[in-house]
Amino acid sequence: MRLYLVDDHPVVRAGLAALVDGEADMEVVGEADNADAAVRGARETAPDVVLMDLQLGDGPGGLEATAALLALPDPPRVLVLTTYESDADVRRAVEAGATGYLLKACPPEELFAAIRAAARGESALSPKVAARVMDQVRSGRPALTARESEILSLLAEGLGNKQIAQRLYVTEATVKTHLVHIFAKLGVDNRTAAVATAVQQGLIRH
Amino acid sequence: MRLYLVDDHPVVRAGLAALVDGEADMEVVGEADNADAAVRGARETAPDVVLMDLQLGDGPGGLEATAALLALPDPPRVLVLTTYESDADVRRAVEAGATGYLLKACPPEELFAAIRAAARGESALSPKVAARVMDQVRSGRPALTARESEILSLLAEGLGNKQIAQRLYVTEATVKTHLVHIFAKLGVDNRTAAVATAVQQGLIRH
DNA sequence: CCGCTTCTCCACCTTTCGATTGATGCGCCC
DNA sequence: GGGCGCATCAATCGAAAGGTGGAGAAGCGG
Repeated sequence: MRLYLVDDHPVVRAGLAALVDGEADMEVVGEADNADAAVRGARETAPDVVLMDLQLGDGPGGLEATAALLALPDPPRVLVLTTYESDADVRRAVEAGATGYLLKACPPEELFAAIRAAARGESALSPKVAARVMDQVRSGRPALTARESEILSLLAEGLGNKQIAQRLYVTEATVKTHLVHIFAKLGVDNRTAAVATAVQQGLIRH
Repeated sequence: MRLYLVDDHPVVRAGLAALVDGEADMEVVGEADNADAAVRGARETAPDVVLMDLQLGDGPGGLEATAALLALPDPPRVLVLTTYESDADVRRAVEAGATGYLLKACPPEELFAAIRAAARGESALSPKVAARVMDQVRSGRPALTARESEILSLLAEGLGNKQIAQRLYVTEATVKTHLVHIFAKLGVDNRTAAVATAVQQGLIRH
């Protein structure tokens, strides 16, 4: 099973390589610390599975890299391996075509199992991640609409209602209505709390 | 040079061990994935340097572990090795007695150099971290006072002025005064923006 | 086709926030 | 002991923010 590592931390790449080294059926055929090098390297080495970090320092991130990899002829499986269990990240990763989503904190056995599953094309989620996703679904908190997310982002930049309205070419009254809905969905009653829980739940970029 | 690794990510521990393995003058004498085990292990193995992650999953974090280690008889040097360059984290780590502060993203040579420096008792900062600290100092943005930080935390929970006042047993007028100061120091002009930049700059726990 | 839901939009009214100005007490340091 | 920074409180006033109610357009299933 041919693996390709993409992570901007040398330490993590070394760790993955060292762990994989102990598994008879796995082999690291290359590594990269950025998106561009990853795509080039994967095209040349034709790995079965790419272990992809989402945070790649400068330039395009892991999501873009994932999308680019899957656009290759005979694309590899991409297993996202990252530090945080942000809901938004998971969703985006899945949308980008990732086969699985693992946390770096997971024990090695789990990692190996996920790699083997990914190689077979099966999707693999960290138990913690899976639990989180289930939680979110079960909690009955409806997902934010596109417009609401948009407004939440601007909110998280500290903009006022008037400024948000201008950015979106709508009236301030409209923004307020959206805010009321956002508050209800997040279970809060003011904009500051909304930003707080949004950050906490990984609903927004920061 | 005897090293002890403290990190809740097996991958990172394996990576550090693998990297250190290539250096003739270094040797990993133990690892731990939590604060308690770290203190016990360090007492038994008497390492020269402890590589300490700040995020340790459940229980006490790396700061507490650092403080505990330095309270031992004949304490090791503690080199904090973490993912993010949060201003608050750096300050707290230094206050806790850490000898150095490195980012996991740093290249191996830098890591080795920092370890050797730490073993000699010299302090070592990642260039990125150092630059950031300098930036903050140079920017002329005064640090928040204890009271202001306290209020900022409550602000970040989404509390209103009245609620903050009740929690702190002061008048709403007092809270407002503090808020004015906080806004000025953070360079913003409303509470939501304050929370946003606080999160961004790692001024608060979340 | 018609009701139903969802997203979008808007106006009115009350509460809260933020800016301003000013004042007091306390600890600290040269 | 006279500054100096910090924390505390107060009054006022305009500007935001939040609550409530309503309405039009689009999509969907019966």
